[in-house]
Amino acid sequence: MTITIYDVAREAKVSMATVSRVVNGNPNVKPATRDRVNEVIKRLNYRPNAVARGLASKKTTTVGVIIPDISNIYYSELARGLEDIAKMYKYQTIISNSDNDAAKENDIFNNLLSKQVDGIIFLGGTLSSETLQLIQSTSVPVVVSGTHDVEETLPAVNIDYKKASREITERLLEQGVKRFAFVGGGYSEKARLDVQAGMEAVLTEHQLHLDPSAVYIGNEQYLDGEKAFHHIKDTQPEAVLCISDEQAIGIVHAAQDAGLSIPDDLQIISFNNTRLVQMVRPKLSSVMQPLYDIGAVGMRLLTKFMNDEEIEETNVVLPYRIDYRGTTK
Amino acid sequence: MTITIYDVAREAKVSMATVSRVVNGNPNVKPATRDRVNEVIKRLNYRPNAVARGLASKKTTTVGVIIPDISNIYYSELARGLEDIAKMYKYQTIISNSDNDAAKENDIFNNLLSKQVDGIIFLGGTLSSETLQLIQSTSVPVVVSGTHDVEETLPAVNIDYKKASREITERLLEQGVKRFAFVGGGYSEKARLDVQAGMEAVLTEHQLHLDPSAVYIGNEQYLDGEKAFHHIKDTQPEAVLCISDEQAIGIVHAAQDAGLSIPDDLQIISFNNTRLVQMVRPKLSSVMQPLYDIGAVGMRLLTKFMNDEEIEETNVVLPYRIDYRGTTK
DNA sequence: TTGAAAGCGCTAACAC
DNA sequence: GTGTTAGCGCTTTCAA
Repeated sequence: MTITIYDVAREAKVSMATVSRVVNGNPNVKPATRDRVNEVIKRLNYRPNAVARGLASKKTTTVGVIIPDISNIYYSELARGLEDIAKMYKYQTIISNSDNDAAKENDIFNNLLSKQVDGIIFLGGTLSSETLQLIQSTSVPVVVSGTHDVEETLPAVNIDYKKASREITERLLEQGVKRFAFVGGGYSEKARLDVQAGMEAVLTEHQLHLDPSAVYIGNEQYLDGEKAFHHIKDTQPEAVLCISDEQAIGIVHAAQDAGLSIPDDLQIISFNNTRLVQMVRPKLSSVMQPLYDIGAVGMRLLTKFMNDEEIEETNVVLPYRIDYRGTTK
Repeated sequence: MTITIYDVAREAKVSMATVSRVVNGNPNVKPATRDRVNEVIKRLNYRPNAVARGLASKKTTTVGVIIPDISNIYYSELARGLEDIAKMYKYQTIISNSDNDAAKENDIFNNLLSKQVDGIIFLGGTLSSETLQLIQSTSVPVVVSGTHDVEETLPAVNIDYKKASREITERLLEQGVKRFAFVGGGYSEKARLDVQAGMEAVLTEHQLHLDPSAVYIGNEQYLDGEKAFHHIKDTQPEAVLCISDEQAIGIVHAAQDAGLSIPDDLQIISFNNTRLVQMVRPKLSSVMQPLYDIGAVGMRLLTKFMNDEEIEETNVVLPYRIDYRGTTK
């Protein structure tokens, strides 16, 4: 019932091989026969079976995507960039949510390998040593976007969080800020560590330090931002660096509800650069990282691995910009 | 190098058929041989090739997802619900962005069919007659979540937008509102038509009507909300119904910037129920539709089709709730 | 309870 | 340029 390459061959009075050639754009086919085959393909409404092709050719033109949570606006933006490039290179993407759970991640990896994906792109989470070992034991290329594996051994694309954090801290210091706070947590552990490290390094250089009570690690959500504010407020911070935009907005509102004026009493800056930054008043100052591009460049890097192209740099660092908007002076 | 079912069979001194049986949990295997095979599987680190299995069994345990834009928070929430249920039923999801473009949709459908997906779930967009025809010509089940096809012939899960719209309009009328505005646009045409129809029906019943200049159709974004406000403001609306949360927030801010007080001078209510509603001040009044569930129930419905389960209702209408928060009186 | 054997629909040598 | 022929790794009758 479903029509196969064999039906087309018979109808066009050629061999399967020839049909395969025209379907795959192989130039070694006489134009006349090519036309004839194409005519039959159209008439019979022939659609090549990608599964059979995958089995025979050992290529599935499918890549796996492991994402902590697609409903998180930060990750869905990465996913969008990545999918656009995948489509451009004729790949389909199988997307799975890991919830930052090592066991789930490992399951997903196994499923993806069993599906014979041509490559895998990892958007953040734990990347346990078990999973890492699994990766090492296969020949399927893996690229990491927007995060790092702990040992920084996998190809990755990122921005330089530490540098951004240093830059911000220095500017704040110049303005006379003395008491800092830091709010992190959620999926992006790499970002959290780098941002905090960058800030602490600069503070140390200025004979200052970060009060441990001014550090809050929670999740990435709005309501958690409100919690964060109440956690840090007793240290009377003058400025808070916050990874997540949602959390930062929660802090803004909690601070305002507590009678503080933003940015006069408290300055806030976030790092995730989602569309949310412009949707609060005052508008949120933030590090503008190129989310879409981080996903897109990651996928492009992966295509290079999959097609054995030459690769100049496996650790891509993308530029960022810092936008000082309404929540900073 | 890659180890196959044949290697396991040889090593366990059984036939491929028996290995296949234990891998697939077929009960007709003597426990002793089952254990022996399992031991070899573990020792050899055998991972079944899903592509080969798909070719032989004509089932891929893969479903296709067509989504307008995964970076849109409304759709990514649907996608999350859907993926969770898919995983629960052991399906993988191939996700593709259509950008609401009929040609892209058609391409995606064809790619999905060529990959031999077991089912397809459609989250919104155009669903052109060409694509619809394609669907009709295959036996692959298709379910629509969060929207409808124009002819309402496909299985779908939704909320009753028209009813919600009527309810809101009636309440606003009771409060004495006379001048209404409507802002829609973007991907969810079905919602737009229903909401507008519901409002206009109630207005007509009350010998009122919607000023055509008080209707703005744009896209779903924040900045477009600001545009929307300036488009409708001359009609001096007292209340605006707006599909998209982002757009609604844009209207709130534009109105405030124009010196209006929300909700005293202008009431605003939106329909998409993303997490954004709580991130503005005043908080956005909105229709709470169960986004996650709309995706999840859609996928559950699809699994029923794929497994030939009995289906009571192919047109599922989920409940909603209306939360009157700060942007309405 | 187990095995033999025939495909599933295609690609990729290799021959002509 | 084109055809023949092995597989790819698995499921699934059908026998035994």
